Amino acid sequence: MPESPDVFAALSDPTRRLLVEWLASEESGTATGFSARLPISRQAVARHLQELERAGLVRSERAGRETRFSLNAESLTEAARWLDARAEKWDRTLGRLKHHVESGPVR
Amino acid sequence: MPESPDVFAALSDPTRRLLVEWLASEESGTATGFSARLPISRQAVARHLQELERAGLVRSERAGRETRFSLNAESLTEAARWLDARAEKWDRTLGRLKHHVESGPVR
DNA sequence: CCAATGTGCAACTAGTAGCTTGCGCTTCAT
DNA sequence: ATGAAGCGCAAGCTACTAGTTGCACATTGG
Repeated sequence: MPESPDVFAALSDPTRRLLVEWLASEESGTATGFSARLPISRQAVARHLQELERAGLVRSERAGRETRFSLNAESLTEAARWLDARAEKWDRTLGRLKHHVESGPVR
Repeated sequence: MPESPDVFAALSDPTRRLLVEWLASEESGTATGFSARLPISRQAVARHLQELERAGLVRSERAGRETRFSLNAESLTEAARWLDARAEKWDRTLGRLKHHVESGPVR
């Protein structure tokens, strides 16, 4: 069971979320390319992409003189499952509570 | 259409994720109660709970002299959907790409 | 009534996150 | 072969974050 680590930390930054959005619809991109549409420097974008990669949200592949980044959709769904599992657990907790109320106090 | 905001920022902290875990299985709790099982002060926990509430992950209700916090499961599933939507978009992007490869270059 | 419990507000500190600029190394194209 | 394009590494700055302590205010129980 791969405990979902700092995927959330990686997604906590608005710029990185935007990069994820772009990577979801453009299939691949470079740090320089993205920085052209952003008000920040190339290095800043490169660091963001690096962190997204550390979190497993993105993969990088060197192609000649450029480094192309692409989204890793699996890690997204994995994080989604992490959230869903907690929501489900909460529902079970509520259900157990209701059961106690209906059938009397604890054993 | 509540665009999922800084839910991820709220979940980026390990302590807050732990609080979410606890709140998922214990149905409600107080800052003082949680701080007893943590190596940090009550105020630190209170601030964490406050931030979880700001993100909509938790609700608070004053009961006498204590403030009880409970999980808001909806915001969890909402964040999960945000992630799933991006993963899905990525799959569509790949599908479109494959179609181009199979049926020749762009118009 | 008074002590204990629980809370919130505020000031302060240490560490980290996000940027920037500057530099040097590859890779491509003319 | 030389200039341009793209990249990574590193130093430095600023701002925010998680943590602390101290204090004052509400609520409960003997």
